Amino acid sequence: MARYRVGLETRERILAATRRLLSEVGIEGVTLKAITDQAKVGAGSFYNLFDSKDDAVFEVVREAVEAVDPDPAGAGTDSLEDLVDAFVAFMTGSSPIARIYLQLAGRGLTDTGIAVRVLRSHRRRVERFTDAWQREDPTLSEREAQQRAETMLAALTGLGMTTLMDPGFDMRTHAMRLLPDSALVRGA
Amino acid sequence: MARYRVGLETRERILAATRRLLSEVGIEGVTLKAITDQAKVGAGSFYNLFDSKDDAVFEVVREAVEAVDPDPAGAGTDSLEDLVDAFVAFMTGSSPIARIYLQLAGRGLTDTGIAVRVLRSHRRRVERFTDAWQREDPTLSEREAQQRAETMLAALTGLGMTTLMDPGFDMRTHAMRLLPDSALVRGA
DNA sequence: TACATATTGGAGCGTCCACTCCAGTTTTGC
DNA sequence: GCAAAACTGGAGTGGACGCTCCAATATGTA
Repeated sequence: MARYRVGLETRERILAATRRLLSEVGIEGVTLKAITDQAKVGAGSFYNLFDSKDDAVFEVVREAVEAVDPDPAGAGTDSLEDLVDAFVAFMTGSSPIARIYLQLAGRGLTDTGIAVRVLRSHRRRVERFTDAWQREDPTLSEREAQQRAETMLAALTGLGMTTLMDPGFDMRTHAMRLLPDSALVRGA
Repeated sequence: MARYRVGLETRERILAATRRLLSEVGIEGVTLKAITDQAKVGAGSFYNLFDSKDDAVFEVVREAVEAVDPDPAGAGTDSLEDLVDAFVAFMTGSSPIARIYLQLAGRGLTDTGIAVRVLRSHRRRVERFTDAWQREDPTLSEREAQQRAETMLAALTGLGMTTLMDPGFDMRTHAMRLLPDSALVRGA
């Protein structure tokens, strides 16, 4: 889309504005007008660079979600605890993008296009957790490790929802109970 | 609101229409016009009986969610397995209201009014699960049982989201792993 | 420099939607 | 049977919002 330098810069300004709005007023507050006002750009410029409003929103959320990974390089050195810790930090941290992420997932329940994107990032995460499980306990079968990873992530997601709705909820304690040391997600 | 017989009947027609629409076209498809058309009622009649569109939607979802309970009387005879089973059935069953429920929860992440309603029903459910845990293992402290209940529900919610987005996902198997026989949610 | 192409702002279009208003009708209690 | 109050339909209001269109301008290339 953007081919000239100015275009690329405008694109960045738009993404920054979207990011800021998502954080400050939530997903409902992100209207096209809000974005273009914040970015000091006309609607025409916006559509010269993005196909739709959601395009910009997805881009911002995708970046934020990827940043959750404590080991983006995927070097395979992060422990289960690291992963859980990073997830908890994401949910309880100051960035309100966590809310947005779960809300998008909620929308994915009826919008197939969104579901595909959410599932894709979910699967990536399951892989990371599966690897960590096997590193923790090399005797685990691939299948078993994957089931534990899936269950663990599900629990983390559910705990995340509760903590986002109920600020008094102690997510970290509950989440730590999921670690193998606590014998919580160990299989049959 | 409704004081006369006709009013109560109209109210029921409106709720039935809303229920049907939620099932057939999802939460986005439920517009006031859709409801009033389906119920064969004027907008004025609607607002004579409900304060807002969301009022009717909440009422329908609340009824559906309460119906999940295998033992509505709360006689305290349902086992953990019964509860988990009922939850899985709700999520994987034919009623699309499960989607709506999770979507509303998603909205609750930014809408305080919704969060309050969602948390209220969440807490009720945690109580039921806590009781069941204590029935299963009477040596459990209240606190421990409650933590296990919270974790279990979180995992079920997360698994529910995955299964709603990915029809190929085997929720039942994963959910059953959470039962004490499978040593999954047992504490430290 | 000259030209093709990218970029720009923003007025305005089309649509959708929750909700109000109200005059007329029906129901109910007495 | 009568009055008060509830109920009714639906036209109309006000506003939000995503996106298009386009003339004017800036940018990069040869």
